[in-house]
Amino acid sequence: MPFHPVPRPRGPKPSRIAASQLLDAAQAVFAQEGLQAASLRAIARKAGCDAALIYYHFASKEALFQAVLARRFPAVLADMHQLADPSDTRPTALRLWDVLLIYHRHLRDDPGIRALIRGEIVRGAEGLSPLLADQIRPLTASISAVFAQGIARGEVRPEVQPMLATFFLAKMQLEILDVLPSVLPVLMELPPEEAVLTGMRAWLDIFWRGVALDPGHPLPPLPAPID
Amino acid sequence: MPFHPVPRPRGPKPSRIAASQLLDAAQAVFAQEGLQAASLRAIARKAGCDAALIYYHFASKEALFQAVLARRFPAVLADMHQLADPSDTRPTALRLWDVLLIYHRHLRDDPGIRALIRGEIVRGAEGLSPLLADQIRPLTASISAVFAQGIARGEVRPEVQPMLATFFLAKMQLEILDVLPSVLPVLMELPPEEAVLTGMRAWLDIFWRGVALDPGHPLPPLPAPID
DNA sequence: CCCATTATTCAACACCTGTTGAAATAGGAG
DNA sequence: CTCCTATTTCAACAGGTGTTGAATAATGGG
Repeated sequence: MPFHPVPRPRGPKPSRIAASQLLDAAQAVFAQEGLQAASLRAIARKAGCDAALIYYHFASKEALFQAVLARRFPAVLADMHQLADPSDTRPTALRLWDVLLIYHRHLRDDPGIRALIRGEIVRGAEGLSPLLADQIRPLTASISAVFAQGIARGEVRPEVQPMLATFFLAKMQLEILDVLPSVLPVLMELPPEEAVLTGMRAWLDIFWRGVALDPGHPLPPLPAPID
Repeated sequence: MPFHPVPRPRGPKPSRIAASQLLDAAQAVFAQEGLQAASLRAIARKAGCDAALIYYHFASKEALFQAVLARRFPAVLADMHQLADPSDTRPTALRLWDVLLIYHRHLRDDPGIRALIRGEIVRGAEGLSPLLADQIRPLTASISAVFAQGIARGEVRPEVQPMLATFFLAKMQLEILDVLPSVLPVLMELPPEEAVLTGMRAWLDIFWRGVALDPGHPLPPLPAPID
């Protein structure tokens, strides 16, 4: 080492990195790796900056994760809240299909947020739970409302407990989004593109017969997702 | 690397810490923490030895994990295989309830093996998959056979695809075992002890109506688990 | 033009991880 | 008793993690 290690410029690079760009990178890495496996250095690499910069914008890795979710959750929540509007008089089966479609639209490409909703996070990092539980609660409350309305309208069996039915419907949709793309093409001969939709249709077919007051009544046609 | 199981022909001594004790400790820690989060030092601490000793009996952390599973899986497999015996003429609904009971009996207290069956591991550590996939396949094959027999006996709707039905039934049971003990007592007012059983009954109630050829026919009484 | 603020980086800390090679310990064989 | 070999530990490595404090460059206001 005959040369003095010349320190590279420390100041801001010509291209400034906004907090939103950090959130983009963080979202991508969190989505792929999950909360625990994602490293701040990987996020920084993707954003094109040093890991320390994250601490200028966010208090901690956890705070960064919360910020990512705070950006995503409202859209899901809004869709689900609108779906639960009691003035929606479409058949309950169709509204439950919409529940699956909303999950599909917002969570299809984001394992990180799926893991969160699934509740893994609540187990792993207790610090996260209170704030995030408050974000998840309205989501399940909306779905639960659809079941309650279905019972009131005489379409759903009154013995069905909305809370448990919500749990079953939503949890399975998360599993479908998570593993069916890789599992179904092996089990049956299906292109991975159709695996999720095929699974969703089969699931609602079974689930709706399970909760409907009149299971003989056929399912209405289920529209494909639009996006 | 040397791992001679039981035959120590004229071995030097009964070792203070046998491989089985390491497996016990590893099983406990893996069960609580999962494969990735469990550390070899934690396992060694529980076994009362140094982490390096693990490498005398097992080639790697992964090999240790595989050894733990190789000890557990056969029992589950045997129960499920016996259940799928075509000479079992009990009502299909009751046999499906037995599927849930088998999962309950063997996996209730072991999140680690649940995570494995769920397929997380296959995603995370590719090295594990081939050997373990071969252990999981007969499990799902047995359940699938029960559905196929149910269709042949005119108890299950012929449109039901045994593979997908197996996926739905088993995946949900894993979710029930995983999260209902902590979630259900909050949602409804239930002691955590009854949460799992309540969830299982509600699940089979919905699921069986969903797949049964005659959904009006009531479920047979579902016996509580014995152990 | 200077100066304070903001944005960014560097280097390091303290800790944890799976893994390994060498050294110590023991118990039985000769 | 001595030696041999199976067991067990110690210490360290190389790499990873989240996090922090100080240093630095660019920017915009006075």
